[in-house]
Amino acid sequence: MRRGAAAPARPARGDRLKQLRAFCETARCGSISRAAERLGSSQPAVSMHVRALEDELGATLFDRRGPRIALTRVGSSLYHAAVPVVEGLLRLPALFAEERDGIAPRWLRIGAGEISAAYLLPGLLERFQARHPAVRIEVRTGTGPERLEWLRRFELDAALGVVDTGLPGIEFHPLRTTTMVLVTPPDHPLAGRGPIEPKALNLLEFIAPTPAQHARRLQDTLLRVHGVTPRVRIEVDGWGAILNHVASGSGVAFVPDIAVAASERVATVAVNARPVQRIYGIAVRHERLMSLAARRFLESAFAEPSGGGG
Amino acid sequence: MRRGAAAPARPARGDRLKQLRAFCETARCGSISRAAERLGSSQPAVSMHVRALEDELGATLFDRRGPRIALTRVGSSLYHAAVPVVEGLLRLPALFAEERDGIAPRWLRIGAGEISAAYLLPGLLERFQARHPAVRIEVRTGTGPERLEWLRRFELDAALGVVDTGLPGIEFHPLRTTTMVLVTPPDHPLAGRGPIEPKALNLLEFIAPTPAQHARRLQDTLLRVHGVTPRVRIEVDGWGAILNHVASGSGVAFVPDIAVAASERVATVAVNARPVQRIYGIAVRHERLMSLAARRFLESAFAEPSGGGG
DNA sequence: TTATTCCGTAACATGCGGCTATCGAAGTAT
DNA sequence: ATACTTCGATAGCCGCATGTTACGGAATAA
Repeated sequence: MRRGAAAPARPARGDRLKQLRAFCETARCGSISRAAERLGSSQPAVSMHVRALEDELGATLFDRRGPRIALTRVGSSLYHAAVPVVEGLLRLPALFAEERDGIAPRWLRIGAGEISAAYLLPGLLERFQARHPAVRIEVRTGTGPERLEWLRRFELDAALGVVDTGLPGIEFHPLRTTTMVLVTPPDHPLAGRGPIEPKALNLLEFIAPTPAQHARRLQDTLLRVHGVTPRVRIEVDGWGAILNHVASGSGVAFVPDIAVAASERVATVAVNARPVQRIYGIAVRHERLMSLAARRFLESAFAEPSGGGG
Repeated sequence: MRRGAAAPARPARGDRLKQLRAFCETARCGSISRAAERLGSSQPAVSMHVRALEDELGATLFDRRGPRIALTRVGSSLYHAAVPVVEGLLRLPALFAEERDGIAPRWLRIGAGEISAAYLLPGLLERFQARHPAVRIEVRTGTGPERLEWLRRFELDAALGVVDTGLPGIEFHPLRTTTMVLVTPPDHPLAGRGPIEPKALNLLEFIAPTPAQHARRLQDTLLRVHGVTPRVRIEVDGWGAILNHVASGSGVAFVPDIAVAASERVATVAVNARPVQRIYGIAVRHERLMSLAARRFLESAFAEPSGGGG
């Protein structure tokens, strides 16, 4: 990806870790000399490191007027971005040792979508926490492709949702199947009626996810097979938002059954068509590249709930 | 002389970023030569970088027998720990530019405890997402002190919960007050009865958090003021677990009212004592060190729900 | 004004990092 | 079975980047 920066940005000179350490320490101390002292280095060295960063980024990081130098607004931005990275790099041997020696993982980083975060995750985490009370949990929400990318990049231990792409290096463990059901406002003429024919869908106004969503493309494809070209009145992402629109009478929608189970603000209507099913599950990396946390998470997800039968 | 397996010798030699890049690339390629090629470097350079890491960590990272070198189990551990850090460091200029130029933040990283994650967070995130649909959200759960430490270390934008310690550099914005209420099993003799005297609590068996929890220490202190020394039968962390134990008849407990609002599996009993209140809110860093995401999160949390009049 | 503090610049030294060349080992093909 | 190819480790050399000491200029405090 090309960078269209306005400032003269050099392509990374020297040891960025040392530069960033110098920068962060200076920001904390409010003084280059103090920072140099604390880093066990000389003052010009730190000065040059900070300068190197400023040259590289094409921005002034410190306001050097006054007795104590202070972060500029840009400097503050860099500080935000840099601190976790630098700390991570410095703590890496410790992290490594933990991951190597530890029988139990310390962190579980899960990616989830809206549905899986709301309806799948609570149960899964409850079971996981029961087995591993000390493990800290991090949940990151994003689209399906994003979650897979994060998984691939080792930013997640496991990704939840409809993520069964046959990508190499990724394993998918199905959890449950959901069916897309037609929901209408409670006072809709179709509400409570028996199965309707697909062609009847042509008469309805739909609320649907944006075309960027996989669910939307799936829905369009399936409806086209039945000769239905749905009229979409509102495009909005988020099943909760869609359900709200339906409940308020703006139209009908196809949503995963799991999302309407508890809701009584909408009515479901059966359709005489091949059911559209989506398989929710857990995606993890293969083999060696699967983290310890991911392994334990899978175990807890698929283990018998203790004392369970058959 | 062949080097041994365990020798955590040198405390970080040379440019760790380059070493780790070499290591990661080699792990991906399964070949030092390929990695060197892709890194625009020479084969011996990569070889020495990997070697430097192995010396530093005192462990063999690659199994060099065979046509393709493969990660050892220890190497795999390092890979897990290293990839996010290295990628983070390489992407840092981009992250920085985003944070600097962007009007809208890209990420919101929230720390939460059990209660705040379950009862406060959904509403807050709903409002936040309504204003900032494109922002990705990350939730990290941990104890109160942990969350504050993460906040201080820039690993979080904001921390939720009872985190009003007067720490310097941390701002607390109260959201709502909760009262600790006494809950009993539905069929308990006290269930549905009027206010009871504190001394009556001496007769009860309690379910309580472990002494490591702030809530437990608070509860003990407050009860002692009333001359009550509660008999704790079960110590378990997690309000959900506590409520389950109460519901199943194992004893009574003090829990935040917010946690029992929806539950009908337990009964609440009034106590003639000074109410024990806990203030839930949002903690963020001060001023400059407050991230853009945190600012927006605060705005959405405290703004009038649209159409509001001042 | 003087003294002190603090950051930037200059010049120098040194040691680390990278390259080329070469060797040894392992696998493969004839 | 032997020779060829591939790949990784080692050695030695060179260059430059990095850190040091020394010094200058600016700003503040007394």
